[in-house]
Amino acid sequence: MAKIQAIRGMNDLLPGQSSKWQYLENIVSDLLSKHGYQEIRMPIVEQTELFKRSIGEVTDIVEKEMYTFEDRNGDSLTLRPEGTACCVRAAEQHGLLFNQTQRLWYQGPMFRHERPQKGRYRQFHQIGVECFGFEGPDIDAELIALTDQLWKKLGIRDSVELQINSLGLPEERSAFKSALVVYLSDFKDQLDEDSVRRLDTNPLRILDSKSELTQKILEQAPVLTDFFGEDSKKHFAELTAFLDGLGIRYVVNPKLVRGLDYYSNMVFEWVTDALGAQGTVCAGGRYDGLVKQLGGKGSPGVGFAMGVERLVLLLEELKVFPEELDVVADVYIVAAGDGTQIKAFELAGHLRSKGALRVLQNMGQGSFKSQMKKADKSGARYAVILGSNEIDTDTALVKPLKSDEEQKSVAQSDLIKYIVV
RNA sequence: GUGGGCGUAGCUCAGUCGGUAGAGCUCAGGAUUGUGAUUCCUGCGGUCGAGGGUUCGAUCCCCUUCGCCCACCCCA
Repeated sequence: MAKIQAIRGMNDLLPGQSSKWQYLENIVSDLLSKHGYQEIRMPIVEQTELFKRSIGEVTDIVEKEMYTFEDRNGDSLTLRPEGTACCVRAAEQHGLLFNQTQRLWYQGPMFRHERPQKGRYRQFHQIGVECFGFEGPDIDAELIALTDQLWKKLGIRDSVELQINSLGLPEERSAFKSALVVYLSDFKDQLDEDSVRRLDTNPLRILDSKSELTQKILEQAPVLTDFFGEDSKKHFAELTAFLDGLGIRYVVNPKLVRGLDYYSNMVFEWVTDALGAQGTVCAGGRYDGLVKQLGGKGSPGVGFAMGVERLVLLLEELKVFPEELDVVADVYIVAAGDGTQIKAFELAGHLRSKGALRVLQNMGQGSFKSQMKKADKSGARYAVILGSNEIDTDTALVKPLKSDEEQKSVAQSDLIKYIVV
């Protein structure tokens, strides 16, 4: 009988890994709360229509990557491929966007049916941040500055690069799109295969093409910024002024095009070359039209999402995780001899509640030697040893496991004082 | 969806020019009485991914299939 395995591209997170995730998540949530952002939690499943209307009908995500299925009543449901649309839906549904501002964040699994590879999975996890009701570029700057801070706290700032671009307003962009298609259609027989396909599906992505010939043809192509109105130009100029003023280095990448339809004006990406093909570790942008598009009264929005798997991969690659992450206990209690276990339970409880220590208590008895081995392997700094001698005298032996200090007999009542220093 | 690489003990891998397999780590026990991480000894542990074919005989050769990994595409 074949063993049942996890679904391809959907990974279990084992103990050695979960501690790393928690480390990252704690730093992120702490930073966000210091900026006054509030957590929001949405369902994992939404009506399929939500994603069709937000991400765009002809994007790869909607066309071939969604986990879509029929509910028992015939409704078409989809496992969320991204969080922004869900967040907008939830905020709008509960009136959070009516004449007010919001700074929100969320965290959780997303699903896309792609071929798995390094840094790309079918169930992956994002930490997303979305702001509503702010029109100006100052909030864009706040978001970018926040991520900049995060990289510094994690110790990876030197390994990521900020790229920014402006896509203009939807109408400006679609005017450019038409002009681009007209221009490129004359070279149709010279373009690479993917670009020809994109001519129909997603012309902006052609700017991204890896084909040299295509890039050469693009040199004479219309330029997006020429289609911008005053407001778009101003917004982007003010944003770069903020970044300059804050001393945040960036590269303006005119080829930077995000894959989702709803972006307008500013888009940005944090990229690294340390992860192979999947170098984008955090990305986002402004989506002023999305709320209205999904049926709301309308509210400007900006946000970004980080890929948790990719970040953890990067932190591992750069070896910036603290070493002691896998140490699960401060103290290991060794109890040898008849009648010592009850005392061990009591002492363990005492050390946990009054000493705020992480305490592992030996289970299953075993020889003194094997208990000491387990104490060592736990990574605990101290072994607290209880034998019949100690029980008789209300003491315990405290043996340091991480240093050469002598072990010491300590009164049970003085244990915390002795260990917590 | 398209390429390429790989599947041998729980983990990391070696190996057999075809005669049903080995090391290190892990785990358990021991090197005298209640002391770990070093060292030494012993032990536990494998339908050699699955199915079929060739052969006296296949883990090794051939075919199929499944799984994993990397890349394209796309994206966090």
